[in-house]
Amino acid sequence: MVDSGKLPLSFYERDNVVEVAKDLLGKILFTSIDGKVAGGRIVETEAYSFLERACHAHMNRRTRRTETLFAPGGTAYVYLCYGIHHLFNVVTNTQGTAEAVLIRALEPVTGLPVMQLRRGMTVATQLTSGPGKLSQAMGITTEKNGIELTGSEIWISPGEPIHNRDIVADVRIGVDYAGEDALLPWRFLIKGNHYVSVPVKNPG
DNA sequence: TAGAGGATTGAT
DNA sequence: TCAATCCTCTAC
Repeated sequence: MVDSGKLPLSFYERDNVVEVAKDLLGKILFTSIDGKVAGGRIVETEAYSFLERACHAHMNRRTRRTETLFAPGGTAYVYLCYGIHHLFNVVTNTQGTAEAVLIRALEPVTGLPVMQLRRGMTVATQLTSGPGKLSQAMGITTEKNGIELTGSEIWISPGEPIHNRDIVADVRIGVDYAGEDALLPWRFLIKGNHYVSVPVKNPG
């Protein structure tokens, strides 16, 4: 049974983005877009902070795109990557502090037919196993950038808590340009889950 | 205003 | 291994 309540703003407004990234594992991400409800268990996340170079808002760099990162915790940050893929992030911390968690993979829970239709494929493990894939499956586009996660279009519900021993930390994907910050173990996965985007580099 | 590059994906 | 594809940002 899935708890349909929404996480409170206090969950997102904490000042430790790494903690929020870990706590988001096991939670259920829901969207109600175009009249269709879809939901998936979060199985992979990445933390980003203005303190490190992989973050778009590194050193508090404010541009039109990064402005959403400075919004209060509990805001959706959606941007276009490689001109093709919409990537969905959860803004954390308080207003003016640019930190966010990238949702990288889900395990489909409800609305499977909708996800299959949007993705144009039926294989469950390939519907939402990547940041671009899950956004497509859930119907999330840059149109949703800046909306609140306590609203009625995109929200997150408490799922079953994931025990610390079932969480694996690894380096983030695709941030080699960040120099030594690319080595931060800020990617978090549910151990043994088959819906993650990329297997851990150093298992165990 | 031009040019370069990107928190990816899927086909070859 | 590589092309797709376009928005964003920087430099001039």
